[in-house]
Amino acid sequence: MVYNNITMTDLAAEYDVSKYERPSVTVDIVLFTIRERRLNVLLVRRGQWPFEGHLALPGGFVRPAETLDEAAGRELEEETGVAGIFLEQLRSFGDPGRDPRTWVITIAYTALLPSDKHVLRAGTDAAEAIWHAVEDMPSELAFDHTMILNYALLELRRRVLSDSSLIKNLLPQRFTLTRLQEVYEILLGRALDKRNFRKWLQSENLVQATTEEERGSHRPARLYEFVLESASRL
Amino acid sequence: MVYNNITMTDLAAEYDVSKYERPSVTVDIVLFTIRERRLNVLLVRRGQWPFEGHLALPGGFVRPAETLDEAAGRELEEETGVAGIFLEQLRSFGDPGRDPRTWVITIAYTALLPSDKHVLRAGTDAAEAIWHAVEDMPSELAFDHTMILNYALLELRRRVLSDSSLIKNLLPQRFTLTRLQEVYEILLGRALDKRNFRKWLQSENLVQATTEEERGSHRPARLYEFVLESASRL
DNA sequence: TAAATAGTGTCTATAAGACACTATTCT
DNA sequence: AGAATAGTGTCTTATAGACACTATTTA
Repeated sequence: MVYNNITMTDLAAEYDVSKYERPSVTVDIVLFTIRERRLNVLLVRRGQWPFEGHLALPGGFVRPAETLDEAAGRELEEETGVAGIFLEQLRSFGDPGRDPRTWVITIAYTALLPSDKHVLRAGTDAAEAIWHAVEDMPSELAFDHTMILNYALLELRRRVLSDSSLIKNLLPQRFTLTRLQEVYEILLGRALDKRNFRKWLQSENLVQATTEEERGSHRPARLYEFVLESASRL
Repeated sequence: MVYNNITMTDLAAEYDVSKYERPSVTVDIVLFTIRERRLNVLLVRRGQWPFEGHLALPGGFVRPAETLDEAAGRELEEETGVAGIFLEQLRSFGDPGRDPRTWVITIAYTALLPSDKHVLRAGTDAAEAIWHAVEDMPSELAFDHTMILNYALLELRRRVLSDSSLIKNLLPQRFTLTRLQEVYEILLGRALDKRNFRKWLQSENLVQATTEEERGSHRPARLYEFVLESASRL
């Protein structure tokens, strides 16, 4: 953007914007996926102060010429090598003192990774990126990331309930109905009745059968895929 | 992508947070109230460049030692003289170029003012603060405030639907059921059936009758108040 | 033929919507 | 007595939940 090259400081002085102290602004990403029938979140182990050795949510600084969404997408790709997945702003967190280094306001994002795309590329800055089940989370995440994660979990459940099409971002392109139900059960934290679930699915017009089926040591299950739809949301 | 030249590893090496450019961070407040049976929003007329003479959402810079919620509350009080009303974070907006002066990320808040507290104090920095019906909004608000307002409207309707107790923040302490229904109708943008509405209200356990009634040139209406409750939300 | 999972329907309870008249107060 | 608003109940439809057996494949 043009103002970046020259004029920023001058204008800032002239219009008094610069008399206010500026915070650093980061994006932090709560990336969820399903692994081994459990909801997992991506964490990185910090290599330096502060919170050295602690687990933290992946994230990084927002740069002047990008949108917030772009910043989140870029950080996510740097950490995981995955691009183009579902990514949505969650909330900002800016309590003073949340980062001992300096004044840092973070904008948290939620992302969902389909369960067949677990490949994690070694991040450029993340010493170690690991999936962690949300059930037995370490009590001490870095910064205020435990709070952010808890907020993300509540929001995830709320959003999945109010928009049934969200779930598609956690599943591979083709899947069995039993697998789909399983993902719902994991997110909602309770068992669902198979017949009621399938009856409800029909009324949602969310998935359609393919001709393919999945075979195992039992009766084969039909594979379904999501209907590519024009609209959902209220 | 220019920014790929700068890597996070540089930062990691020196803990040097300050070497990254910092944005200015503001809070902007979408303050709704009901006036003359219409949903109104508070706007201020800008007295200087940029967007001089345009209407804008009230707001201001976040200070280092305050939380984001505090910043929003403080700005709101500076503009309106009203403190302690319902205030909730909405979303962050940070597209590059949204403020022609410099890089400014804003965190938008939604606030609700009860319809008996319309007193607006002349703000310290707001040249002119005015209520404006959301129906016939001027097309050209300053910055990206039209987008923020539209987002706030969608969210307001969504939140009112999913949490019936929110409505209490738009009504005085005591009110008639007809008045309460009116507010719902304004927010939802459609007429409601009186008998169905009252039946639904009963099941919500949201309001309770007082012994007081309101008199006019017609049969008096009983006044109700909100039940002070322990919990709502999903 | 046993093990394993897929797939399928009815009945009941609750919630939401359509719909119209009587009651009370003031002027 | 007329104007104005308050207040009240039934029937219908849609949605959600409880509940158990048969079907098909592999080993």
